Formats: sequence, structure tokens, C-alpha cells
Amino acid sequence: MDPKLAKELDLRFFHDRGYIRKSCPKCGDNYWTLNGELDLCGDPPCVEYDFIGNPLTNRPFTIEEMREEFLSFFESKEHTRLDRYPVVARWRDDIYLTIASIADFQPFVTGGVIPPPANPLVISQPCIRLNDLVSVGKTGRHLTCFEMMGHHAFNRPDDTKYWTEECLRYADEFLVDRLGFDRSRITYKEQVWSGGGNAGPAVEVLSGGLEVATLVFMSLEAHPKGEFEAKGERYRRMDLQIIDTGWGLERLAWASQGAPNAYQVVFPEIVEHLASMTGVSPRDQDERTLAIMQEHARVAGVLDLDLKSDLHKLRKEVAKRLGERGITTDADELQRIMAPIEDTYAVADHTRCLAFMLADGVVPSNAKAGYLARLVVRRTLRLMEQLGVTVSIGALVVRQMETLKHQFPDLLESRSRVERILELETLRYKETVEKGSRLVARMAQKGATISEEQLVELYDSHGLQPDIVKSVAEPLGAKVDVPDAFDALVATMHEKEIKALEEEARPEAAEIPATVPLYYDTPDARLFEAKVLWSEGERIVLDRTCFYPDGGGQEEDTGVIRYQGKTIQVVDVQKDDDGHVFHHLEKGASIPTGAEVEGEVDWERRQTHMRHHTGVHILNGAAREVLGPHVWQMSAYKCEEYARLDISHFERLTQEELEAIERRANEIVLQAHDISRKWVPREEAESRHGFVLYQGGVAPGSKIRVVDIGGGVDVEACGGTHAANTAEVGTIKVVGVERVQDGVERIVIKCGKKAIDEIQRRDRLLKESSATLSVAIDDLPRATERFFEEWRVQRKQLEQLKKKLAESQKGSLIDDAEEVAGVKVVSYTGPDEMKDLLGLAKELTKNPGVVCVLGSGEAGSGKLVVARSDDVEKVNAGKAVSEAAPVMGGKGGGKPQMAQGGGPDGEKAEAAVRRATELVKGMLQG
RNA sequence: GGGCCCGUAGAUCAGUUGGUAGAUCGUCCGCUUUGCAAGCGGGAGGCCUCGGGUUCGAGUCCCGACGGGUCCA
Repeated sequence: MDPKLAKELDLRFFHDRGYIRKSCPKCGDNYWTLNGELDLCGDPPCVEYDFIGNPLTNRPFTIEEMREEFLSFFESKEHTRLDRYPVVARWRDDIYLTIASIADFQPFVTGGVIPPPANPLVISQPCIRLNDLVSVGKTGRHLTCFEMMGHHAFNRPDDTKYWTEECLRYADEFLVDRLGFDRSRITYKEQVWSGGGNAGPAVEVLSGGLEVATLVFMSLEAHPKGEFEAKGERYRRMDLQIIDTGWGLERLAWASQGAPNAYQVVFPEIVEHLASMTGVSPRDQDERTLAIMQEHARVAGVLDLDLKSDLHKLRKEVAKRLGERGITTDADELQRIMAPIEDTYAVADHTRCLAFMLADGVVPSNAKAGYLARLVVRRTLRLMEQLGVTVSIGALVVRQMETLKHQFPDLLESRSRVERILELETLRYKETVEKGSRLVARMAQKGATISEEQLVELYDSHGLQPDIVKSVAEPLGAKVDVPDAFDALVATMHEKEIKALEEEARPEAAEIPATVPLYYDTPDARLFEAKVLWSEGERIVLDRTCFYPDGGGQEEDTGVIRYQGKTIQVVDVQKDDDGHVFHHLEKGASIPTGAEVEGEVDWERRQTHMRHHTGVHILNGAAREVLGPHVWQMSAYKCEEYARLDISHFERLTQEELEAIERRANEIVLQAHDISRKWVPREEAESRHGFVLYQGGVAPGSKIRVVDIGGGVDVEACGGTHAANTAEVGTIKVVGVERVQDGVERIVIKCGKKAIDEIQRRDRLLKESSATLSVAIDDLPRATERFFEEWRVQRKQLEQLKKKLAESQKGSLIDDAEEVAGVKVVSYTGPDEMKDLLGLAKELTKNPGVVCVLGSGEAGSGKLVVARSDDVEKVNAGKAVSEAAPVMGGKGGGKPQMAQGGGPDGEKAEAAVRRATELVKGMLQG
């Protein structure tokens, strides 16, 4: 640790109260304690839990009590209490899920871009971390979904709240005076924290072997020449000094109860509920089992094993440790006792995780954040199967919501949607397993073993876990070898996929001032005068411009720039991160720096873009109204020809839903709502509209441009060009839907004139079709159906007629055939199709002793078929065709019994037949 | 955002250097049986997802679209 950072943790708090600074002989970290006899630092794996059966507090707290205790304590210290943020980090583009309380305030508050919503503040933030998914239920402390309680202070040079000394005093007062912790059982361990480009000294608060809090003093930012060093990176002091604390709500409550694991404390109700169905209650067990469970908890918590690949190792290790404590057992017994209990805990945990994820609007999918939800759903379903839990996963998740309703009443609002989603997900999962099982069954019947390679393919392409494969294949008598490190195997396979993305080179123009965008303040201006600030080749930067650069899913404006009487086309407009707008001129053109120019935007194109962009916002608002608040813009694109909007939704849009959305969107157009487009401080916009603002992604900066249609019909942070009133959009016509990925529907629209063009085009198509069929447009569906049906029947009849024809031809052809070496050689040239020739050939060669050479020719295409009865082994049809087809300028081939060929010179078909016949005769005689 | 797999009869799936599309189940008809389960015989049912390309010839090879599945970040 950088000594300069360690010095910042050399606090009066420690010295005044008689703490001793020690170094842990096991991990080498420094820590502070009042207990002079203490040796190890108090952090697992250096020590084991000693609070199990020996609570750290003077009374047990439930989760609710502990949360309230914490929040109200810091309220009494002038902190403002905040409501939770969603577990889906909509305000971030670097993470999908909220993983810490500080994540709520990154990057804008922590980056000093906007002021915090309150200062100092306190919050209990539900967080989701899926990294340790496999450990959940087994270690006693891992949870996918937990509440991180945090008190945060944001100190600026001119406005300081509090720093290290106060932070430690608060911790001491809260733990000792409020909760009744024993001071001598608390150690404070010195750490360096870093993440997301920031760093700072930190203090881990440990007691009873449990880390109950981390106090981070975020005060550094990454800088190559910084004076501080942390974990190999250089950092320098930043203006903002942030108190970032994370207190584990579940851990505190757990420690206060001295329970064997966190799960019984966090969701006692749901665990009991599950136990009542499976008969595996963690409480209701015989003495020995209880003892095993208790010891298991103590030991499992500190073992740092890779559970993914080596659960068996954990069991063996625990069995060994239990032996040292006088309980004789082995890995198999442990597995038998612990697995159902661990699975029960995992189900309890996962369903709570899903309650938050789904309520906050995650739509399960095969990609992105939705994939994480599906992953958890499928894991849970599998565990439920193993446990024999028969209720639906939806019922369990709703039950979780019920138990959480006092603290988080909003969860239940989405109840019906969540139930529907989980119903669909359960169906999908079952289908995947069924389909996969059939596949495995087929593999298993054929061969003896299912290879490693096949296992990986089954998992990777068909979503089948090796244990499912095993359970299907082994009863069928096949062998399945599951490698120990299966997950690692899959991971290495995927490593090869990583490809470097090519960055598009952008010109450097950082030395000049940013271009003033005129398209925001005067959106109706199409003509402007400006000065060239920078010029290189065909690219120029102006001091101001009406040209909208490519961005926000909206294509750039085009138009012309006039200079010295010349009119130069602007073919592309791009913006860099520093606000320079680059105008790309037509090929070969250039304008020198310093020149005064006049620009004119192609107004037709711009207006179309505006209609399409506003149209997309309206469509988004309409979709949210029709389908629900889980609908979220996943991506959007607007160009001159069309616009498209990708939205999250859990099933395919039906025609009815699509029409309802289209109808509502056009209603909004007709209602002629005014559209306000204003730059608003970010925090103000967020507090007024919430994170729905960030439909189109998170915009940077302290001020964001809020596009508000009709005072709330749709409100988004957006930098695009928009109409002033919805009526200007004209018409919104949905022209297509597709499914981009599971849970994401793409709606393609055309607006205004483009909508009319499209409607007219479709009208023309209908008219053409109806004219061809000579029916009225209204009768088209029925008529096409009838025609298609007739065509099908007639095609069938034709086939049968041809077959009969071939039969009747057969007799005369055989009669006329030349006989060579006891074999009848049929030679024929007609006007037939290839298929008919083949049919005839088949008919002719049914009887033994026949060879036929059939041809047909028309201008541009000649065909040749040679076939023989099975017994005429001397003749090789393939050879005859391949040698005769060149007569028609073509090629051919096939099997010895039957071959076909052809060529472009159709008029020479007869010659080809003659040639082939000669060849056949030669074979018969030779 | 990236990778992999799939699309053939109502269903589940075969389809072999590219050479006239098959099986099983279901369905329909007949026979057998007191009836059921079933058995035997026979039949119907296919724009091989669509559009391009290569080829004398494509279900099969190549490209694209559409529809599904799955894994990873």
C-alpha cells in the first residue's frame, strides 16, 4: 500500500481511543484493534466466524429493524434519507445492474458534473451481483440480491461535510452505542479501494470474522502522472472528496441473530414455505444434523474454493474439519444432508432477486440484461425441479414481493406482468429441455459415449447442462463423461471469439473552439452564415452551423455551402466529443481556414428526419401506454426513408397490439400536442421525470436536453431535431415488425410524406394483384386462397396424368426398341420436362433387360437421361451421359443405374441421344 | 455487442463426393376383435421457410432475408 495513502488512515480516532496498529501475519494487511492479544486481522479466510451462536449485538434484529436502525441513525446525524434506485441501472451505460449504493451516483455526481440529490445522504440500496451465483446457498453469506446501506457525503473544496475522523466515529457510535457491539471484537483493517477510474484509502470494519462494512474515502482519480499509486495504477487527488460507505444489511442482521447463515435471517418466511413443500426444513432436524449444519456454516463461509469446478472438494474439506471437531462424517453424507438445504436457500435467494429485477422492468432475453434474468430464472427452475417444489416460480416471486411490500410497495404493482413473464419463461425452459432431451436420446441410442465435444455443443447451442444430459443419456445405456472443469472448458472455447473493434479515425481539431449548434435554438433556420475555423482536405469545421451531425440514431443533415460564388455539396456531417462539427464536402472540394461562407440545409431531408424522430418518440410513448411501463427503448434509428424503434417486450407483438399502438400514436399526432425542447439541469430533469428520460441512452453533461411531448405523453433526454408540435409529423404508419432478439421487438415506421408514399405503394401492389386475378381488392384473401388450393390439386392431377402417360408410352417404346446382346435399348426424343423423362425412365427400367436413352430439346436447353434395369450391369449410365452431354454443349453425370445431363444446345438433343445410344450399345457389346 | 445451432408431411426427425424427397407417430379407409388396447393391409398428406448465385442439374454448396433456439460479455 502506498505509504502516502496509509498515512491518511493514521487517525486521531484510533490514537485517542487507544487502538493498536497491527499487521496480520497471515495476509500481511494492517489493522487497528483495542485487543492487544489479537493476532490475525479478523477477515476470512484468516479467521473463522465466531458469531454463530454468539451474536455480536445486544439483541436480535430483523432485516426491517436493522434497516430502519441504520437509516434513522444517520438521519439523526443530518443525513437525508433517499428512496431506493432501480436495480436496473438505466442511468449507466457501463453496467446493467446496480451493484452498489454508490452506483446510484455514478458517474455524474461522483464526477462532479451535477450536485448530489442531497448531501450528506443515507440510503438502503437493493443491489444485484451475479458473479458468485454458484456460491449462493452454500457459503452462508453469498446472495445475488442484497441491500447495501450507505451513508454518503460529497465534499467540495468550498463545501465540506465530513471526512475520515467523523466517518469512523459514526461507525463506532452506530455499532457500539446503537447496536451493542463489543468494541473489543471490532477491528478496522486498512485497505486501498479502486474502481471505475477512482481510488482512495478505505477501512474494512470486521467483527466476529464478518466484514460488516467498508468505509471508502474516494479521493483520487486515475492520472498517468499522479503522485499516488494504487494496485499498479497512478492516481492524483481530485476536487471531490467522497465518503462512500457500504454496510451489509443482511450481514448485520445475521450477526445480530447469531444464526448459522444469512439465509434464515433474510427470508425466514420463504424458506419455511419451501420447507413445508419439500419436507427439508433447516430448523427441524435431529441433533447431529443440526450440529453438522452449524459447523458446516462456520467452515464453509471461510473456505475460498472455486465452487464452480469443485464442490466435492468443499465437502471433503468440511468433512475433515468436522472430524477435527468430533463429528464423524464424509463427503457423501454431507452432500446428502446439505444439498437440499442449500438448494432451498438458493431458490429463496433467486426468487427475491427476480422480484426486484422483473419489477424494475427487466425483460428476460437471450442477450444483454435480459439474459441475466433468464439465467436466474432457469437456474431457479432447475433447483425447484431437484427439490420437488411443485408451485410455480411466479407464485414464489409474488410471495417474495408480499414479504417485501412494507419496505418496497412498488414491487407488487407489476405483479400480473411478472407472473405472465415467468409463465412464459417456464414454458420456454421446458421446451428447451424437452427438445434437448430428444436430441440427447438420439445421440445416446447410436453411440456408446457422449463425448466432451458433444457435451459442450449441447450446452452451447442447445442450453443443456451436462447433468441433464447425463440424466437422459445414462438410462439409455450411454456413457457420459463430464469433465471436472466443464465451465472452464466452455470459457476457453469462448475466449477465441473476442475480436478487436476497429476504431474509426476522427480528425484532430481540439485546439479550436467548439462549433455553436444553431439547430437547437433556431430549429427552423435553414440558412446561416459562418466562418471556417479549421480545414483539412474535404473536411471543414465552422464556428457555427445549422447542419445537424450524425448522432443519437438520427442521420446527419446534408445541403450546400456557398463560398466565392461556388455552391459546394455537404455530403456528411460528424461531431467529435469536444463539440466540433465536421462538414464533409463533395469530392475534391476544399475551403480555406478563415473563409466566410453561407450554408443551406437540405430542408426536405431535415424535415423528414424531424418527423421520423418525433414520430419515434410518439411511438415509444404509445407503446408504453398500450403494453406497459416495462417497455423501454433498446435502440432507435432515423433516416430519410424510414425510422425504427426497438422496444423491450416479453412476447411477440400481435397484430392487434401493433394496430393499437399505431392507432394511439396517430391519435397523439392528431391531438396536436406542443413539444417542448429545453436544456434542463440533469438533477432537476431526473427528479421531475425519473429515469424514463434515458430511453435513448444516457446523455453526458450537467444539463440535458429534455424533449417533452404534450407535457408527459413522452419525455426523453434527446439531442435530436424535433418538430414543435405533434401535428407536424402528419401520419405514423407502421410498415414492419421483427424480433431483433428475444424480448426485443423492432417496429419500423414511416412518417409524413414517406407514410403516404408507402401507403400508395401498398395500394398499387394490391391493385396489381387484384387486376391479375380479376377480383376486387376485398376478395383478394379468399381468391388467393382458392387459387392456391386449385393449383395444388391440379398439380397433383397433372403428376398422376403424366405417370399414366409414361405407362402407356412404355409399351410402344419397348416394342420399338432395338435389341442388342439380349437387352432392349429404348431410344426416344420428345418435348418433355426433365422430371417427366425421369419418370418415364423409371417406368421403363422396372422390367429387367432394358436400357433407355431419353432426350428432349427446346431452344436454349437440351436434356438427356440414360437409365438401365438393375440386371444390365454392363451399362454405366453415368458414363454414357457424361460423354454424350457435351454434344449439346453441356455436362452430366449420375449413378450407373440412372444419370442425367443437359446443355444449352437444345436443337442437338437428338444427336446427343444418338451418341448416347451408340455408347450404350458399345458397352453392351464390349 | 459477439459466437454457435436449426428451418423437410399435422408432430418428431432422417436425407449418404449435388443426380425423381424418406422413416416413425398421428390421420383416413379396409381386415381382424363382443368391446378396448392392439395387430395386419392400403391411402391421403411436401412452393424441402423465402429470394438471389454457382451448376446440365440444388433439400444438399455459396450469399442475403425472414423465422426460431442457445451460449457468452
